[in-house]
Amino acid sequence: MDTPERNQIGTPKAKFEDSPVFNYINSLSPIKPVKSVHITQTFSSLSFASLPSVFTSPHVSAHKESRFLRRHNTSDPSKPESSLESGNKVSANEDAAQLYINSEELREDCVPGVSTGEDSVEPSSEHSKFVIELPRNLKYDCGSPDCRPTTRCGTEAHCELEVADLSAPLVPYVQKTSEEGSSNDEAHLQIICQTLQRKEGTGCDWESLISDAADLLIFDSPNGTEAFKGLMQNSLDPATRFCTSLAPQLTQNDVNDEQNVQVLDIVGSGGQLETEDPSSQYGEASQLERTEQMEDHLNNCMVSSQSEKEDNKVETPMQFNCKPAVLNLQRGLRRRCLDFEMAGARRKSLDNVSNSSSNMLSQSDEKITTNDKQLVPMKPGGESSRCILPGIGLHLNALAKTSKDYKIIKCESLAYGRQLSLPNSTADIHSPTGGQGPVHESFSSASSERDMDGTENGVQLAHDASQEPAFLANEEFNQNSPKKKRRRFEHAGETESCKRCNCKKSKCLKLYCECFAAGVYCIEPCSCQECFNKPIHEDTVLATRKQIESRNPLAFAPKVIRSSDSVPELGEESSKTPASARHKRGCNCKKSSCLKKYCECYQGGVGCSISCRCEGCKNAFGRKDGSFIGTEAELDEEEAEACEKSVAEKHQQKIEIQKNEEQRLDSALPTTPLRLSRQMVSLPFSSKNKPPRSSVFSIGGSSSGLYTSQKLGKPNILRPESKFERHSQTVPEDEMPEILQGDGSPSTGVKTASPNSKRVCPPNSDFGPSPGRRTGRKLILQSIPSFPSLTPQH
DNA sequence: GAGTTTGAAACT
DNA sequence: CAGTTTCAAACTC
Repeated sequence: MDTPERNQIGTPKAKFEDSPVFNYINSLSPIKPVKSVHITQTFSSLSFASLPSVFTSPHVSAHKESRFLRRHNTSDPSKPESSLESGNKVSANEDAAQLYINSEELREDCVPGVSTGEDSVEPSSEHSKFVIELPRNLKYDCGSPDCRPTTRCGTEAHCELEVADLSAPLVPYVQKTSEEGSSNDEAHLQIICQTLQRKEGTGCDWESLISDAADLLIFDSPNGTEAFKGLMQNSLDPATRFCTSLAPQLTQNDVNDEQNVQVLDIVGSGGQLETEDPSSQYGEASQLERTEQMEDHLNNCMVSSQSEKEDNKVETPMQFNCKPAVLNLQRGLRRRCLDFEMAGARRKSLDNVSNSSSNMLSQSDEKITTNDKQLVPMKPGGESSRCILPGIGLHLNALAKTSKDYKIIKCESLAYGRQLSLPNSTADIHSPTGGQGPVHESFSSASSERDMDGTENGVQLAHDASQEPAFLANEEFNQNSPKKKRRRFEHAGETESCKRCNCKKSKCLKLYCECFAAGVYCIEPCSCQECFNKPIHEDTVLATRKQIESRNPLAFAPKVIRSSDSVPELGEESSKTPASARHKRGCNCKKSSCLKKYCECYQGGVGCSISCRCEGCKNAFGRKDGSFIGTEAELDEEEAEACEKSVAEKHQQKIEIQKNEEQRLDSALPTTPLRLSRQMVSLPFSSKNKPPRSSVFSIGGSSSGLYTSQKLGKPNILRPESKFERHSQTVPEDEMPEILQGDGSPSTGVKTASPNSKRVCPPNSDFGPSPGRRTGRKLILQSIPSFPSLTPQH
């Protein structure tokens, strides 16, 4: 009745905060309510662009993406079924990065241990340099069954339920604020929404949690690690666990942690505080009491929603054991995704600081930054960290080229290192030219990283998968002959990921040089002669770059652009289909029939488009005719060529299969098929293939917009040989998104230019998704926000 | 590993 | 803008 609790029960979270109960909770603790989360989420759903900006914190962004992904996934009926399968499917998908993310999310949902919360949590932990210094032990530990408490794991049914819940909310999610659910369905929706909100809240909380975790890590206090684990475990259950994890952590950190306090509040809002959590141990008695009180109130309020989750929660350690390996893998994926996102978020955070629409956001950003800073000191090696982090943007570019495989990521990681050092970064950033979009992003990222160490950490984390590969790559690099190395990489399936050149006359100062074109310095593996593309010749490199850019602003932009924005999710196919991604300028093949890597379109894993001037196009990813078949004549041709296509497809499939097999061999984890990565183009990682994405990757230009975004999605699973790597890595390509990617080129993708002339796509269009374009659905495209530099760089 | 082919990049 | 040359990757043997 009068009790605030009752009021809360009926009210949605938004009201929740305002509700007396919420106030009461607040009164209990000095904690400040974290409203931003909800807001941000809603915004995110509404508009992608805002989201990224909003969530300055990488964590948040990650959550967002995950959420989005989920939504998408949820849309897919099949998703709920099996996380693993979803992962595989993902690989098949065009947007590797996004898919990856999605798959991860799905997995998380499905997998007992995995929870969105975890994602957020993990990333956080990672951020804390954790990844870097502490290596994977911690992570792995987390992955270890012991560490993870999986309430759910046990039953798939639970997983499904969660998935369904998650998925359901997706649609309503946006509306939820307005709708509170009058009818049964609505009620159900409300519940879902609540759960989502919780999750979201958790996401927000996660940031704080993350920060806390980071703190813990930094402090090196054993408790911290445990707490972290607890968080991880808690995270398993998205919403519910989240709360539990938070509580304990909070207790530990209580000391100053406003963030923690906030978290508690959020948790309280979430309604679930689980004393059961192992993490609770950490909590102090006083805090426990507090939490209990909170729980009571919350429970009252949240009863409906909780009931479901509680069941899940009920579980306990036993569940932890469930599928630890899977969890680990998922983590790896998450990490990458998160990392990419984080990177993007960081960037955004920087941008946001100035632009942040909402105070909340700005605050969050600030927090994040602070966290990052904290992390900074933690960094082990300046360069190592840098390399990884900065790389994203550049990689995106690279990704645009070929996202072939995870290994690409490795290469990219290396490249990142290079990039970091590149002086250009600053120049590029400043450069107004849009063409650089991708470059800018990459550079911006690098700059941001530099500015914010924390960000770098996060990036690195994101690239964990890549890192691992990087290690491998390092080993490989030791080898002398570049060709051999290259071949190795190729064998690995990545082929292009690592940029290695063999320039003899260009001095590595022309676009002929892959390293230079990718915006990275040449390194040992390169067999170039008279190379000027080295830090020593920074000035020269920068000057040359500027010169080239002056000639063609898009010279360093990803060659492959994803159309994610335009078509995006609306047309699942669009994103999936190669058609979604296009080569920036199109190819001019005459003898290769666009069936060999001579063709940049094919190399980038994208189909030929109108812009292509190729002859006898048989591009397996989509023929010039096919993609734009507008005319009947063309249709006829298509039919005639159908046979050819089938052949091409078969060829492609073979390639993919081979790659997949390789990946499998390398890593037990399911890998995304090359195809996907290629299609994705994203940024994320490597070159062109990368899935769009996000990635990373999609980043930048091409990739940026994509689902993967570029992130990116990163490359498929890299397959690092080490077990650890495997677990962590299953990263998707994204490349990354692509990283950045490609990342992912924005769907708009190809802005066509006259076929004859080079097209100049405004960077903005490519990379930075314009808010206007993005529709609610676009929200799905997480990657976009993260990677796309948005050209704010200036 | 050497040589050839190919098409982008650069140049005119 | 078109044509030519240069270049280095991709490919073949």
